[in-house]
Amino acid sequence: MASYDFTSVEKKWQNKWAKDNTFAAKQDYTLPKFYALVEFPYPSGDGLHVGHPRSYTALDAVARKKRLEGFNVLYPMGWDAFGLPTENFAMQHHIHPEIVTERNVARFKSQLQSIGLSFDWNREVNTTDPDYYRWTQWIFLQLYKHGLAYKKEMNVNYCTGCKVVLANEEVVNGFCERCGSQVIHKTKSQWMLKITAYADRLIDDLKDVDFIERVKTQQINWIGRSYGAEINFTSTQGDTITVFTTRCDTLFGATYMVLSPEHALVSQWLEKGVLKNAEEVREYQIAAAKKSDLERTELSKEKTGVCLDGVAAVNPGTGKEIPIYISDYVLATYGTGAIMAVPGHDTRDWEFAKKFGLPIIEVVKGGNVEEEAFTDCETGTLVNSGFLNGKTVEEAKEAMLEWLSSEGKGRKQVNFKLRDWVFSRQRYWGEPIPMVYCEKCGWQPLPEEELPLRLPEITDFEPGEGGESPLSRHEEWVNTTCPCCGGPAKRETDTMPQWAGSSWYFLRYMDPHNNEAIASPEALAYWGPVDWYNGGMEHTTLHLLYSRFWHKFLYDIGVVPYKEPYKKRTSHGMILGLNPRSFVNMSKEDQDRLVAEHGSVEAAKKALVEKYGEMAEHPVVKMSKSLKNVVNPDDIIRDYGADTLRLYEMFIGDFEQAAPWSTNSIRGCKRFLERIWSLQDMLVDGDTYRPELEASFHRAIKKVGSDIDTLKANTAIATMMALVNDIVKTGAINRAEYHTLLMLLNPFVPHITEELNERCGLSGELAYETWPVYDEAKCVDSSVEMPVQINGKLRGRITVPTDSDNETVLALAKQDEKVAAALEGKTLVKEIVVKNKLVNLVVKG
RNA sequence: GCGGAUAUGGUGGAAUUGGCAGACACGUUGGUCUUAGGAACCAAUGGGAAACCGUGCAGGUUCGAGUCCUGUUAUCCGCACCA
Repeated sequence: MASYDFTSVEKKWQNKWAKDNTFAAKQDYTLPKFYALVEFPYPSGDGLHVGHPRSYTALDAVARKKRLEGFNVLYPMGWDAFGLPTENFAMQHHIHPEIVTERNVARFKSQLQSIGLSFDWNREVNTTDPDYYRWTQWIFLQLYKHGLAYKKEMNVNYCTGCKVVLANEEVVNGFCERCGSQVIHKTKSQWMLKITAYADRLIDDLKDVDFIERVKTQQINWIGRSYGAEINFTSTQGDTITVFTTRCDTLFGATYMVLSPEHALVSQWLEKGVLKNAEEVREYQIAAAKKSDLERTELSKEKTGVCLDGVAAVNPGTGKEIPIYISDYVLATYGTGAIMAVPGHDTRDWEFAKKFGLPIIEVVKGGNVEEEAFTDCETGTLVNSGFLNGKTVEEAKEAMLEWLSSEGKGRKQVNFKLRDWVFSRQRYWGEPIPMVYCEKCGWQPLPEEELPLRLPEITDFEPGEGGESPLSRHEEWVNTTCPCCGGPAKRETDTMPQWAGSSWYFLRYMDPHNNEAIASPEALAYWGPVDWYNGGMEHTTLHLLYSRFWHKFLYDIGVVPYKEPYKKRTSHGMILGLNPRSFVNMSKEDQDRLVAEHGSVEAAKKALVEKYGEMAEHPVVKMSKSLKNVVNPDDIIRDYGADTLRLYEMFIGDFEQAAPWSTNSIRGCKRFLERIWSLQDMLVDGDTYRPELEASFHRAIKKVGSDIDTLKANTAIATMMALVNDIVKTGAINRAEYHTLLMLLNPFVPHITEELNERCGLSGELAYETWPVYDEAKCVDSSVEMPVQINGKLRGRITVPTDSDNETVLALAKQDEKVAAALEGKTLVKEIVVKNKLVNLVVKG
């Protein structure tokens, strides 16, 4: 037997697959189809990370198995290549982003190919390719034409690090999702996409798709739908102040109002001079505007506010006058930017009322409003509320809504946390927004025939001082003619965010070279929707939400024939690395040195925490360049081979959970493959499974098949390891057995299995074979070993023919030496037999 | 604060629907082979001398609980003044 030279074996098969187009999706639309999708990567300068292959290999196994089961499989790959890191790199090194992108893509591609993933490379897409972004721009124009894209002066999130505007989804706790810099507010004129118009459907249609629960709940929470009412209060100045509330039943308990500091009425009153404490109010407004999101949350514990002196409101329920405050705990961007405060039944209002000495009225009985706000909607009964008295909260809400609408004082209303999508970025490396501004005609869309609107060739990518796009400096590009009147006009200089190109890329794979449309109607109808989409949880409220929104829009305008883009969505856990700053991961010498230095292990650990922060307490952390714990898949492929890398990534643990990388454990996978390789020495003739292995094989086929379908590759592999252990014990493997074993392994380790299959002449190429079938009836052995328990404690074991009746089993059980001894002198109370599983005898005395 | 998830040997992790806890690996120990290092292979490996005890902790249901119920703790994730 030749030794297992994985490098040449893997190269050989990769070349053959490329040459034969083995994994190309077929153009035949009559075949049953399966579309497997993984998120296309951002081709960063760092190259592939060991995290990438985890997701890619898992779906590769699914795709390979589906092909073997006769499906026409589409498993494509491409590049989400617009984005800031490339642009920043280009700026630092004075290389055009296009060249940087090209280089990074080439590197990523060769890395991916060295893993032996069965992508259909004929369908590769790249979001920075003008033939691609032409259609991204086209979709934008359709959005514009349908009133879903608009330009608006907005208070936006601005990243101080990236010098760019961010979408709400890109801000995490007041910091930039990408670079971690602080986010501040700026007023800017921005293109916006009306994702809010789809808020209801983005929630409701989740019931028709098979997404893992946490993805669904995260999307639902992000969209944040709440049902309630808008109620009109009147001010002593005669204005109408509309509030949104989910608890209209508590109207009689509203003892004051709060407006957000940015509320339009506040400025109006200031201008009219009706406020006696105008100075104080202005100061509060300025202070609130200055606060970043971060400060606003940090300071959330202690409530602040100013009472508007000179104006009051009338509670439409009680008819009583109540004071109006401004406070930054009321958000300008949610609801109407104004609330009725019901301190008895809202925790925030209660805190505010306590601080400012405002009256607290109980209108729902059931708690003690002097102690804390009573917010329970299930148990209380309305009191002090006129016509609502005696009703439950639910009944009171209904009655109040009826009363409000009949009196014209309010109406039912649904509100969302979701905001429209800020779609402009002041950067070069993105799709130009195909809009033109004309003094006479206003904003005009570029005619579709003029797409793609290409990026101009420039060399200065730095964003402008005032946060304007670098494109704005290039007059020859900016100055154009108005598509409407033909007069002089200027192009929009902002570009689209990175999420634009990825919002529809899965459609382009269906027909990537189409020059007439994003894809042909036939291709869209046949391939879509994506049958299985796997990707990171970090994209749940970004890419996943955005692409569902675009897709629904494309459905509405008749471009795609189905409402949801993805039938099924799963998510992989991260691959973590060892934390070199954690005490337990340090070398013995370093540990000893630290202990000597600080006196004890505890003190040494404490010192590490002081030095590096809490992170030092975690033995496993995200891989990062600064910690130097990043594992490069190239090294693993060089030292162990692609099949070992694939197998290890699948064996590492539950696919959905984060898992620490362990270079030790990878050897076990290598060993297993060596074992598979050396099985060829035991090869004997035989075209059926030998009787002693028959049940093991049928069970393995069943288990491996279902495990691939449910992403439980770790147990599939364990099953095959156990099967190999069983085979080795017999000292031989016959041709039928070897063939089945190689088939089962093929989706995980395609190179070594093809090679062995060829060397032993077992069949033609495995890639064109049929997935093995099992027979349920043959999954069971002829006899089973059953444990015998007495009072639930294991006392003996018996071997009986499978499916023996209870009498036989009990008789045998009682004959067992240990069991008989344990029964001695006791009274048998109950006998329990679980067929083929266990015997339990309950005794007394 | 609210919501969700998780907790099993020295480690990663298994365990149909309540039915032999620790599959499969890693590591460790011993052995074989080797000039050596390594690799490979074989054996043992939850704790305990044993009776027994063992799935974060405390209860409960059951003939039987890692699994179900009640309470509790820790960790992780999401949301976070959303009226």
